[in-house]
Amino acid sequence: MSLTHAPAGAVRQGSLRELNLALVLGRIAAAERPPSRADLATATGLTRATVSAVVEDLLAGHLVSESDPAPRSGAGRPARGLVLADQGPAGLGLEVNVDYLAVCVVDLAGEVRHRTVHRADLRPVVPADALAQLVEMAGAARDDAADQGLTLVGAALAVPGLVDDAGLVRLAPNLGWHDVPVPALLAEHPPLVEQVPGVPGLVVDNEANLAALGELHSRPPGPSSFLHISGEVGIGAGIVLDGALFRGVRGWSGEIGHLPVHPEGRPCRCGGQGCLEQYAGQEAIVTAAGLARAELPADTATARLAELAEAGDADALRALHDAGTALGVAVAGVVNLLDLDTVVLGGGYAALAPWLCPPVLAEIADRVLTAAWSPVTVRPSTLGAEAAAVGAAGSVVRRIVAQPAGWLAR
Amino acid sequence: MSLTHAPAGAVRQGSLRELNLALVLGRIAAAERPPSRADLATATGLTRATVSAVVEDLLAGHLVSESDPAPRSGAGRPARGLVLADQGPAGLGLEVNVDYLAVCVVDLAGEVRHRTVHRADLRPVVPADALAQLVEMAGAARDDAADQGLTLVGAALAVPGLVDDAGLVRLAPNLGWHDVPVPALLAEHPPLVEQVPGVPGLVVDNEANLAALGELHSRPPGPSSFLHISGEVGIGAGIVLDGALFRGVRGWSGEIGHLPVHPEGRPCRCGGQGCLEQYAGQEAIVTAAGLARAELPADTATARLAELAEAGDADALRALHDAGTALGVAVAGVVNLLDLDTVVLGGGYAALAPWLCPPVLAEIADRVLTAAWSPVTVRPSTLGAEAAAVGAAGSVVRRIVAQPAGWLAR
DNA sequence: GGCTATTTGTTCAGCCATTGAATTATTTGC
DNA sequence: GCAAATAATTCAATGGCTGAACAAATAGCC
Repeated sequence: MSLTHAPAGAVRQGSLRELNLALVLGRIAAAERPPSRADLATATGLTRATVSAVVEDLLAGHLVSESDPAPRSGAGRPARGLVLADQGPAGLGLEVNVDYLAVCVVDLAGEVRHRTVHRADLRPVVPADALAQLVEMAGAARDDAADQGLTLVGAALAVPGLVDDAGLVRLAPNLGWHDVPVPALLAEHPPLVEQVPGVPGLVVDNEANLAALGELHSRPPGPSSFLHISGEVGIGAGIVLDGALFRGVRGWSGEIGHLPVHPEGRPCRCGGQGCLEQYAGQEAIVTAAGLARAELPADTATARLAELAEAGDADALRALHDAGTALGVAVAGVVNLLDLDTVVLGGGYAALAPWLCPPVLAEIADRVLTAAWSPVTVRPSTLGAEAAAVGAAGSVVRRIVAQPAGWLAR
Repeated sequence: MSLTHAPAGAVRQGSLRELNLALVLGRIAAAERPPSRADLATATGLTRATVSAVVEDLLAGHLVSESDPAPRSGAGRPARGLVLADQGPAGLGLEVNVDYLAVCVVDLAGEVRHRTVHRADLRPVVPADALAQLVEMAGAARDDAADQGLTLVGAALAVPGLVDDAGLVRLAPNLGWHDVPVPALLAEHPPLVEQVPGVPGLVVDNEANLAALGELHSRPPGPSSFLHISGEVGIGAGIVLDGALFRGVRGWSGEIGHLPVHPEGRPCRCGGQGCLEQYAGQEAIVTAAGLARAELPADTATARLAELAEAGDADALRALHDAGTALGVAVAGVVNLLDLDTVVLGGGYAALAPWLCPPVLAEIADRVLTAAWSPVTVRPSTLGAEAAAVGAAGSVVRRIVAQPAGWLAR
């Protein structure tokens, strides 16, 4: 019963074109195969004349290009397929995580056209230095993108922590960041991206949110509502509802790691008791599996766990089962509350999915009221590591697709 | 980062007027004081000429009317205020609950213009008979509405259970309903409402959802994102995000009663263990307070509890504190997940709020990661009993406000 | 090979709604 | 009584969509 069909603001004379540009471009982006102008007309309800005019604008702005005639059966003049341009605007994705820095460039079609990862323990590094290194990597990425005919039109930075609207990182516990004014720190470097109306130059966001966006826009298209859980040292969730990330009133949604699963259980660093993180966080699993923490840098813990589980190690299997059960309790609660039919396990959980999924599904079957009528899918993320960086870059180009008028008017 | 600013479908020539009609009417509906055409022009960004034309359409369709010149200071021609018409389209709200039937009529402005409640234990009544009685009450309501110059343009029925898209009541456990095809049963009676393009004649929905919508549209306007919890025999929640009810993938969101709060605790009729309902449901509280269930019809249980608590009865106070704590654990989880800043206690909880709020707030303070930076408000619902019926009727008129073109084109 | 049916894409006059400036209407303050 | 100020309307101009006609390009058929 979404009654908010209308755009928020006034619908002016020119808005009409803006809206139809977005409508047509969105269809081209969402299509399985390159659609013809006629396909777009029937799909959108616009006349062929209007579609032609709109497409002409999109072609002139290098947002789409014509592809070779698609093979088609039957009589008639052959259609010319329309695809998102492989040159033109692109998004810059940045990620600071506990044990790596990542930079990538994603084009309109969602393809990753550049990718750099720098592995290092970032915990002892002060924020300004980490960002400076990231800027250096981003400069190389921009040059590479330019060589491929791509123009960076916006950047998004993924951080494993809470970020406010202004881009201030309020708290990134595992990184040791506290009230870090990222936009101000980045403003001291030369700008990385070209300014385009309607596209913010820099967005700072939670890593789990951006990874969920990456999953949302991955090909082939998946469901438009799902829960994406990033299992790292902390456990964060990105909540995608009706094709849009739900960010909460202040942008701090998704703290699934602090859902109480044993209200009188283990104390948590958040001040509560029995939070999910204490039972299904990386450290909890590693400890339960009997692995010494010291020997395991953060980035190899899950890999080692997967190895042991693969080999049939009883302790590891039990630890994973218990973690999966705790995760399942929390997920069952979320599914009861939000009625989602898809749960994606990302981050460190992706590699552990074979052992986590069964207990999660078992808890869902037991606890979800509607489980009998409609199954819930639990699956690992299709994006690999650095999913958040890819999602970050993707979120930039999605803005262009959603509001192409700004790029065309530049 | 909501990228879905655009309407879902094509923006045709005429859509422009449709959208601006909705925009202007929405502003009039949301305004604190009757705005002038000039106010609307500055508020919406449209020109005064356009606003005048749009308002003329709205006046001709009897959706708004001009009010007496509002007192204003300063020079200049006095403005003519615009208010939602107190005649014209209205919504019919219906509610079947365990111990009453309710019918009400709400006008465009959200005023309740007619209200009938019939108290009876509905559990032994077969669905067809209950609906027949409701139709009789609705007929009287329609006649009363007609006398006041109101035309019913749609109806919404609130049911304490799970409803699918087609209006089939899959399961209403406390009512004893199971797979009840409400639209088919109501189709056997003469139609209650006038057909208007864009407004469904009948919507069947969960009682908690509609009560939440009622809260959303209550005056004065409250927050646009909140959690509304209806504490009856079962515990349901309506989730309002950004001014829209979030219904989930299949429309079965809000089953907060089955959030696990003690995963190895009491078995629940849903098949799970330790569900919130077993600790904070009406029966759980009554039992914990030492009241015999037999002596208490459902509709007096909360009133009796409130009496006892008011009188300082230790058992009742302890029972309410424990229930509030369990509720707080669940709510803390939801707030961590969705980052909401307002929780409304409705249904049976409204009367118990003085005793439930403190423990709920205590759990939130302990368990919500961001509680230190941004407070969470927990308050009782402003609507009284039969909130769902009022919300149901309100949901109908909100459709007219959101899409006035259909009414104007009739 | 030529004809027809079929589908795609473009052209163009017509039309609808918004725009912006000019005009009228109505009040306050001096 | 007049100037200033604010509200609302009028009207020619404009931008963008519409629908129908038309041109382009192919397959099927004889």
